[in-house]
Amino acid sequence: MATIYQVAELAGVSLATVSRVMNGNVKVSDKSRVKVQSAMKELGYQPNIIAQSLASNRTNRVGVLVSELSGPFFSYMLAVVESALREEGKHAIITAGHSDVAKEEDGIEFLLGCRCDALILHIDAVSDEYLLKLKERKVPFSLINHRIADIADCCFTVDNEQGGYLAAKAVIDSGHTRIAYISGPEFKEDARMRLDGHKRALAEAGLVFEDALHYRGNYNENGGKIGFDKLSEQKFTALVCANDEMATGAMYSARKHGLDLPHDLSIVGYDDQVFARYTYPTLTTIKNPIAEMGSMAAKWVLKEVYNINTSEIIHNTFEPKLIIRNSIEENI
Amino acid sequence: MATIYQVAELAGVSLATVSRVMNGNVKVSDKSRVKVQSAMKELGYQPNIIAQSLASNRTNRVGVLVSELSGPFFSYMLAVVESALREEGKHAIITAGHSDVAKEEDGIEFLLGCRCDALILHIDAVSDEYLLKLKERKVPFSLINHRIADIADCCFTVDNEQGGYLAAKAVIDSGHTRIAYISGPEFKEDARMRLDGHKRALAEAGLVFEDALHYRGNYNENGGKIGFDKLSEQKFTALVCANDEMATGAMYSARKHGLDLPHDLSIVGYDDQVFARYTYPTLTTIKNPIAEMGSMAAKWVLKEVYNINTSEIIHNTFEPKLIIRNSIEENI
DNA sequence: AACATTAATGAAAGCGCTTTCATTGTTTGT
DNA sequence: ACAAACAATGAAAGCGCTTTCATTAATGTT
Repeated sequence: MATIYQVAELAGVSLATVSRVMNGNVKVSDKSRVKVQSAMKELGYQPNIIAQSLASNRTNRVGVLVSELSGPFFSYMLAVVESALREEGKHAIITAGHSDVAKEEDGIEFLLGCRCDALILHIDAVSDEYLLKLKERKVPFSLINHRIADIADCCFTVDNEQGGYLAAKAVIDSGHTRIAYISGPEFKEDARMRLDGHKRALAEAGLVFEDALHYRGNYNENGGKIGFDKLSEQKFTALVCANDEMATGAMYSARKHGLDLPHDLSIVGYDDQVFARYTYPTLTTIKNPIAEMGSMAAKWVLKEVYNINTSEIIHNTFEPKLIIRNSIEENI
Repeated sequence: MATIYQVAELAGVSLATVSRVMNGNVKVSDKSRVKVQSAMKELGYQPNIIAQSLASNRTNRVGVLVSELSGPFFSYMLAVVESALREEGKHAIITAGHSDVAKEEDGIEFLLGCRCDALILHIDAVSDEYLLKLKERKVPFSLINHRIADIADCCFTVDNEQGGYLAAKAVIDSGHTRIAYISGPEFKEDARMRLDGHKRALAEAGLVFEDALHYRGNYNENGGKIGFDKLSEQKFTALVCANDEMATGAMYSARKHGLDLPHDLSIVGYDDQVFARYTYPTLTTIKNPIAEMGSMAAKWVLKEVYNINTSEIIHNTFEPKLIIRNSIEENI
């Protein structure tokens, strides 16, 4: 492996000049530049990024922490983040937090131990205090899916209230008036927001939100199954679920109860997971723009930490979108 | 940030001794060790891994290249690989190859540029020659899902032929004799192997493989749709698909043709994608032990490159497994 | 032509570690 | 008690770069 010394020698310049050619931030005469560049080519020179990091105190590493590595949800975001970073020669160090306070903090410390220049965090357990303290430690980071008012500029969130609203509105617009809801766990912020949006849509349509038509699920398939079972004592023609997993669980139970889907019951999910295209009937759902958020979080880092400016304007709030498939039927 | 000098000074020893305490591979007197350790604690010392890398010529980075970052398939593997590496203090640098020769080679070069100590590659486009050349360059790497005879010890593959066999056998054992097959693209090794296994199962059961009952798909949903349409001129009671996407496509078309699933047609997929649990009927399929393969590839690296030995024995071939759900019905 | 500016370059000091080699202090064998 | 062997340590070189500072060369000004 050729070093900068050998390049300098072959080019007949000092290693300082070679370094300047590499970094391009200081003027070098054309003559020298050409000599250096051809020497580099001749030697097949590749800078040692470790040495660069040590000398410049820049690692060009960005740590990315997601709740789960597995699961289509985050991997899609990762794909976007990684390619945005790689495009600018930054390396993504990726790790998982498993939605657990200790593990998430561990993950963050691990990434800091890697001497990352910045972090991109998708967390759901760590406290705001911890994150604010992290900011004080002068660690640049951006936050996906969680907003802290004091550092709002680095937070990239989706309007879950609006998503909840859109989901409910989808069935309302199809003529349903008896609408059940299976929500996510109360301790999750997004679950609360989706529920709020749901209520807003009902109110706007002049419908009352009945507690008897509400079940609080746990965001997984089983919650949907149990939820439907509980709700089935009531009469309703549409069921809104706070995520797709619960929607599939509810579908399962609904069929067990002899319902013909979507004729006897319209269902809406949330998240637009990959499998939503494969359920039967295919699932109408709400899509969060996770790819866009990931991309924006990456751009924020590139801009704030590396001063790489895309013309694109950084914005912090993203709008969910209704994805219409076949799980809603008109109620006449 | 405290440096090794400050620790040395506070402990009243030389920095060499501090270094030795950190690395633990050279004897240090108990007295010195204690002094150093308490000095470290007092200063909140954290070694600078960049400096360590430069001095030791070890980066503790492992590059991981997968076909796609998005998609549940690889992300699951990534999760396993990352946590296995992290457990030993190694950092995974993850990137995607997008099943394209140029991009995969780019990805590999990118990871090498990161000065990774080793690579874990899940590729499907790069040539064997390239990989053999890479080995000659003294870059340690392990290969997932692809076997090259000359370097078989670092290749971790699943027995696709056996998987194809198991899929066919599942419907045969349920009494089916008219069995159609939608295979993957011929240029994919795994597709060829699955087809071979399929034929073996038929032969073993005394059934003939009819070309009229075979459609060569492209591994995606649409291939399954078209495949079923083409095959529907024939009579058959079971359909084996070389992956789950095509199986869902075939389900879609079958229903369009008015078939009642699984009564009128039994279907088997391959891969056990997440959505296989959510189709209707839920999909019987073949599961490749991708997590185990990822784990083994990581262990290989830990052992070969870092001399970290788990008691576990390294093995290179993995067995697929039939996952029984509800898409097969007995044929009587 | 003499001087003041500016541009381009090189020498050398770090960055924070690892590791070799020489040195000191300590034990063992006879 | 004295040499021989060994264990523990420190001094210092080096890993491959970046960057500051001083120097030299080139240009402009009067």
